[in-house]
Amino acid sequence: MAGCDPQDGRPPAPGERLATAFYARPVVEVARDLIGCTLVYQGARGLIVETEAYHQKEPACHAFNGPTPRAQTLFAAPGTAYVYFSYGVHALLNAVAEPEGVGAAVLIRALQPVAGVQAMRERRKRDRETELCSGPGKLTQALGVGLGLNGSSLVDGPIGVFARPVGESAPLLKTSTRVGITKATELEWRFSQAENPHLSR
DNA sequence: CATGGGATTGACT
DNA sequence: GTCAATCCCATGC
Repeated sequence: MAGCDPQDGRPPAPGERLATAFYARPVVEVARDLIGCTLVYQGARGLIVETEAYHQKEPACHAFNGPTPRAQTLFAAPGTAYVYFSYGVHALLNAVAEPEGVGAAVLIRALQPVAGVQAMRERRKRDRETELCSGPGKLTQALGVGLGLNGSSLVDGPIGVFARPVGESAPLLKTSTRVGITKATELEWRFSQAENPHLSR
């Protein structure tokens, strides 16, 4: 991860909370580097195993039409949480990337549950661990992340993201095209940890 | 102001 | 494999 911290030239130490500089980079790099990091909210923890990148320059991104009311958060400071409502049913969690003023974010698509699993089961009303966080709508439900967290900070707010844990080896990455979209489907902006059983379908 | 679609999921055939 | 749920918001009149 060389060069990922333009302010002091130092990559995040293992286990340390990711700072603004981590997010203030090209969104595709941020999406790739988030694989293997830990997402934490109110005692629930999970390893990020699947992400997708979105950028205002391509039409699948909500920011493609500029800073409309819905997409406003996408243009906020890097490291801001963008939470929006999808299909009238689900809240989807994104990490805003690139410098402030650029509309770009990483969609968190799947987690491997690490702690607070019992609470996840209760919120999800499901037992199997591989079905707790294996999709963008599932993981927000499992963690209890709602629309009220839109605009909050991942750097010093209630939702935190931490660098790969000490002793955790670099994940084997798989790159593919994004799913569930109708535009710019050719871009290989989806990243996942190969062979992990907690991926979305 | 009215309309239609969507970065999904779970239940069902 | 198919399909409804359900609501914000972008778009168009």
